[in-house]
Amino acid sequence: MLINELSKLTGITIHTIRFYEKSGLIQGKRDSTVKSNNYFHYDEETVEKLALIRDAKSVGFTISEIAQLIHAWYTNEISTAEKLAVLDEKLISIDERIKQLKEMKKLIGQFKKEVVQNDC
Amino acid sequence: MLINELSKLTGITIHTIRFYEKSGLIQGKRDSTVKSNNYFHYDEETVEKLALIRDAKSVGFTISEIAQLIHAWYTNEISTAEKLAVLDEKLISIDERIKQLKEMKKLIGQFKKEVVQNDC
DNA sequence: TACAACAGTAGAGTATGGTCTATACTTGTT
DNA sequence: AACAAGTATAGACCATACTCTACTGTTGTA
Repeated sequence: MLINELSKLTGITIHTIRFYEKSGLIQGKRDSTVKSNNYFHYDEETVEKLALIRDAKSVGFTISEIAQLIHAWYTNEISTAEKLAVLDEKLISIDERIKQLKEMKKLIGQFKKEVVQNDC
Repeated sequence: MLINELSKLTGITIHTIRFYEKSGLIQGKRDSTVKSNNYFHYDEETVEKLALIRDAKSVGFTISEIAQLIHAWYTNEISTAEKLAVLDEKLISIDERIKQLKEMKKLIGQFKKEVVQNDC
């Protein structure tokens, strides 16, 4: 599919898709049999990657962290052990974030109590 | 205390403290009895606020969200009901983030399985 | 009194993650 | 053929959150 279809399918704007392509998160393929244009073609894997990018962004991963994740998932340039190391690292950082969020919840809960008490 | 001491106590650079001051997160007080300078003086409450800022930033809150939180906590300009509304809103967004992080954990767990299977 | 260390303000510069504009070429429909 | 719609590239622009520089004035110690 071309970029317009990819954009409509994922809800991510063409501009942002191109930005992700420049950042190395996704790669369209050019059809070498077509000489009249140099349009990029995208496959289902790219759709998956964009979904992953959205999810990972929503939990606070940076573009370069997401690049690592995609690299660990979709390429065969690194060994299984290295892939697992990257994934485990991300799992640890997620647990850390969850821990911090729970602490923040506790803190805000205390604020709430104080606010109510000061009102009496 | 002056800004240098505040910086050393909190580990936040003087530049960043001034940035937070400009952003309205903290406010030093000027000593009107001193005419020769216009140095800002900071109290323990500011130390607390900076700790809150660091915690809130680490869980992904933006400066303006943190400003809301501080406003809800330290001022008497808004009613108790309004304060509680702000705090509850933050609690909801924290729960949402925890949920997304847990989904991300599940996803990465699946990746790990796939990586191991493809290795066999 | 000299002078280093510290305070303030204004504004420039940086990194991240987009978002948009200009320009030019290609494709598809009438 | 005309022309709207789609595509590519380069680069400008924006918001957020700092980070640093330049410059000026104050304080404290030798």
